Amino acid sequence: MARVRKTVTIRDVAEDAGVSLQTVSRVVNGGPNVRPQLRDKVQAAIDRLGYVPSLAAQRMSGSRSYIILAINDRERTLADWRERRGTDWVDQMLLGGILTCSQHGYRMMVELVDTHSDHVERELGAALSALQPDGVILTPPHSENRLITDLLAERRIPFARIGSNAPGPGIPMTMGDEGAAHLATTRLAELGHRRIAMIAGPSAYSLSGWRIEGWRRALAEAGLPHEGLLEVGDFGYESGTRAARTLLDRNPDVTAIIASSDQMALAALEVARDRGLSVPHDLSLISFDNTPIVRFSQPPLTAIDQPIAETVSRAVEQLIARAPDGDDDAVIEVAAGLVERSSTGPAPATLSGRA
Amino acid sequence: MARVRKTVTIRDVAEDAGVSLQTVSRVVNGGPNVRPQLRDKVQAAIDRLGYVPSLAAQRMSGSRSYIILAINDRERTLADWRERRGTDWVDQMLLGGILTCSQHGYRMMVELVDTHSDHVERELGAALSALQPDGVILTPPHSENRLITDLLAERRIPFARIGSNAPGPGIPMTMGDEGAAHLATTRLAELGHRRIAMIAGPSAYSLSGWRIEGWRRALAEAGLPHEGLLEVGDFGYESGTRAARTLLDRNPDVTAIIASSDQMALAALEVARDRGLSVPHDLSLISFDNTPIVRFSQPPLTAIDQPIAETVSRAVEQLIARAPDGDDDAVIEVAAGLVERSSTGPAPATLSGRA
DNA sequence: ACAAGTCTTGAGAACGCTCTCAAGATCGGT
DNA sequence: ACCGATCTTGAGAGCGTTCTCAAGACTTGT
Repeated sequence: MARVRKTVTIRDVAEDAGVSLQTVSRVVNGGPNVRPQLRDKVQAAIDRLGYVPSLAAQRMSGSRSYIILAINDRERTLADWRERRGTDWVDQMLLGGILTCSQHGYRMMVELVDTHSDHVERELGAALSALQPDGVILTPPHSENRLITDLLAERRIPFARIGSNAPGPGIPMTMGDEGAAHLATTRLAELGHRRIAMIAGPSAYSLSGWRIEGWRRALAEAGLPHEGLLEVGDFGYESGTRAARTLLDRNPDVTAIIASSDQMALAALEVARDRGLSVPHDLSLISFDNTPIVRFSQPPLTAIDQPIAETVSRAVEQLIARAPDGDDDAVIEVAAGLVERSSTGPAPATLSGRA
Repeated sequence: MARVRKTVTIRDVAEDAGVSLQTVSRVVNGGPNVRPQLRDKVQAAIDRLGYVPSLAAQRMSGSRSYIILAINDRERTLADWRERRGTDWVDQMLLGGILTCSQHGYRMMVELVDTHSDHVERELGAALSALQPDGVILTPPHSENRLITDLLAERRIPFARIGSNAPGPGIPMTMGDEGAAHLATTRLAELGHRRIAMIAGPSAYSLSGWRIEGWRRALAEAGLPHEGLLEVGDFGYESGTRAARTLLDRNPDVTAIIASSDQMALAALEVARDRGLSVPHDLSLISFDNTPIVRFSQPPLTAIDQPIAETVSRAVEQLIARAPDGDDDAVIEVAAGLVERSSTGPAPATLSGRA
């Protein structure tokens, strides 16, 4: 079974099967109106020769590029890499993206783009021109960057905005941040906690706002206060340390904290340990993200599992199905789940008198 | 600054600058023999119009595809994803790959391929035909899969074999596994440990063998025995648990273990905890990989840091520079480092009498 | 100032595919 | 059986780039 050196083209197949190029093309692309008998004959030739259409040529001839481009924040991704924090977003995006793309004969590419830079347009524009992707997936904080969404809309490239439900062009896809925060808060309230604090993410990420909203709503429903129980971090470990300290300094009666990232939650865990607070005996902790690191801490953390892979997968499907000018109305939501581990427990009885 | 709807082509630039297509092409590709004055004029037109050459068209016209394909093991990657273990390989590959590729105007794509499947050739062949990459990066265990390396060699596609120094086609690149294991073992010997065990990886990965060799060499140099101190796992947590138990059951005098993955090391940590052994007081632990999870365990693990990103980066550079029939002789090695945390310490004094 | 080079520029084909359009084959209704 | 409609197939152009090759402009040495 010697293999050809030269690439097998559609022409070789046509010749082998004794039909025209066009017919082969129809068979390859599952086009209509080909007699079954002929279709089989052509398919046999394709299999025999091991023909696979060239992506570049397909793109050239004005059809699709079969490429979905995923845009991630360069600054954050690089920082995560540099400090060997692990990039759960990229990881999960790839999981959902690659698998779903390959099911449809598409490919996924990852591009790092600076949101804050003033040449976003040039940078992203160059990538779009070079790749001419059939769809683009925007991750936070790009999802609500007007410069980016406008550029994409103008070029008529279908795109999904992950972690955004704001109006505007593109398909908005949320991961139920409001609901997830509500879920976590309610769970803590059920466990008897009365003073439930939150360490939120930066306001540049609109998901930060929703998480705060979900937390407040749950507190209100349980008749609990939220005043003074909110601190803001930047998702990083150090900011988590600062926020946890401030929170516990100001509110010694806090018995539960929800942190908007795993890193910040682990930082809070460390702060608690320093102060002789036992988790979950004295303090319950819930984090957002559920990256691999929270499974091996002492204790392992209860966490909100963000369905990134599932969301990206849905996004890919939407993009592949959608015509450039499809209706971009419906917000698509994939709900997050709560993974209970050992960092949550009943509110300490001793504190009920203290509070 | 209204943007064109239609794609800017080389023709538009040529027209704008009043030159031929060929001249624009030369300017874009930094070709020789263009008068500086003309070059500037064309460049100005390119900037003004925001022209970026289409990857697809470039590929079509017989030049390079500007794509480097990274091949990862599907089975392992999917398992890591499914169990939310984090895929450090993919992560680090992307770090080194994307950055270095973009510096040279290239793109990186990740493809998952089953090593064990009998249709590897068809699967990989299809990807190669569709993408026509300028280079391929093979990660373990593909790096030494004859089916794959032969296919690549036959198609004359330059490729790098990461984690392999076996002879054969392709550029072999090792991450100094022998040296790293030697380093870790020697360090433990210096700390006074006399019974240093190893939990190795599966033999399908040739790096497993080198690590064992490095460990044996260091032991021999220190005049220490290795008999009965070797267990084999599959890199996963459960296999680590089994291996650690067997090891400690058979050799109660073992005071140090080197595990060939972070997961297996964390499993050993758990086994030690179950048996009332304090780490590092009673047992020292060193793991391979240094993924993010080992920083938050109790105690954080001392680990060998595998320079995956750096290695892939070097590989990309080699591939871009190399002609299809370059000399594939020299093995390129990027040395690993030891990151000391709190899972290693002096050998317990009490045991010196016991051993 | 002239021949023999070297530089600079352009014209046209080629890459592999899909699109549009037209021609021939087949079908259904009367 | 006949006519119009529908199916099936093929021919040829075009996508945006780079390649090859040739022509013109400029050097240089004598």
